[in-house]
Amino acid sequence: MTDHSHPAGFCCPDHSGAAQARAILAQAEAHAQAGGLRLTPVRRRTLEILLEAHGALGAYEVLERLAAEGYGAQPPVAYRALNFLVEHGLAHRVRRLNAFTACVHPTQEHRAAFLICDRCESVTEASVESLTRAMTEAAGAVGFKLERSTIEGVGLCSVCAGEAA
Amino acid sequence: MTDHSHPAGFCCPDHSGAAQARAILAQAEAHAQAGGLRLTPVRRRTLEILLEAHGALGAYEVLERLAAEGYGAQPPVAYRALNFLVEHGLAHRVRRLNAFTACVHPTQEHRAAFLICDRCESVTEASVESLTRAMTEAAGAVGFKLERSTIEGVGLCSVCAGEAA
DNA sequence: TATCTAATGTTATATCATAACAGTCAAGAG
DNA sequence: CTCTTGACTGTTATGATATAACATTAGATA
Repeated sequence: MTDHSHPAGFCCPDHSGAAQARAILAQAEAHAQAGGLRLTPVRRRTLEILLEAHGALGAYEVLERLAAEGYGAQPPVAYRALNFLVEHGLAHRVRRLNAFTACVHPTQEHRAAFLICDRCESVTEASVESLTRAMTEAAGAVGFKLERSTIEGVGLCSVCAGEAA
Repeated sequence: MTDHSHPAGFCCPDHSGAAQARAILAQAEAHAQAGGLRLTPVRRRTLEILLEAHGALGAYEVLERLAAEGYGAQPPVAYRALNFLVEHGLAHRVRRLNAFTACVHPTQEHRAAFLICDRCESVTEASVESLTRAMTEAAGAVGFKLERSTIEGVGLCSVCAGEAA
């Protein structure tokens, strides 16, 4: 699953490129430092692995890579690191894919939405303050106190839409 | 999991009451008839089971009930019926809970959003045409052709919010 | 009736996730 | 400096969710 190679090359512009990845990692580190978080080797490496991937990775895919590099080889190793990253806003969980992806702007508080390509499985993070605001209001109207939300869209990314046409 | 009893009684007004359930089932049947769908005994009973439940049910919970009534006792029996209902708009899948819930207005084409209570696990279906329209537009702006979307909010339902206060 | 297709059922297995506990290590208290 | 403490990492084991593949049955129809 989640091979994610794509005939046309990058389909996930935000994550692509080692330079981008380094920049995001640096931001994440600064963010951790500032917040007193311990970005330990496994956690840091897990974040790097997510950044190196185009698209989202399943926990067991992350685990495979960690294990190959001498970290623990059992599921909790990956899940703990991933959950840590998600809790602290350095990564996101993509529920529809049972997968995880690095956050592209880890310093800002934000709610994320994802656009998932049905064809190449690319995952694009979109910022959707206005959507979540609207949702918070709509929920409030029926007395529901919204705390978190999952917004995931499925369809065709620009590359695949072009090819399909 | 998903005990869903609630100290204050109903927390999922749309599904509550046998009369409501019957009405929705009737709508679903009419919808199936009109669309040439085969609402077979397992499928029909699966829908009833979802309607009888307050909140969402996991596939294995549905399976348990089906098996107890003489239907097949293996996972595919439940998954097939549930997937059929979801595909034809008679039920929805709630990803965050790995669960399914009957659609409360099966006749209309619609995109649904769910408000999931963290405390009592109630699931309320909300209609969110404006949200999905906004999302379709936002996606379109980056060249993404949106086909389906999952919108799920987590927080406190009105009953639980009141109690927590 | 013979045939075809959709639906149901079964076995087996894949995939995703966590509980529970043991060992490790760094930072602060004495 | 050493001991305690708490957070982190690691392991074993198991639970929970989901599907592939194939056999069987039931309805429609030629």
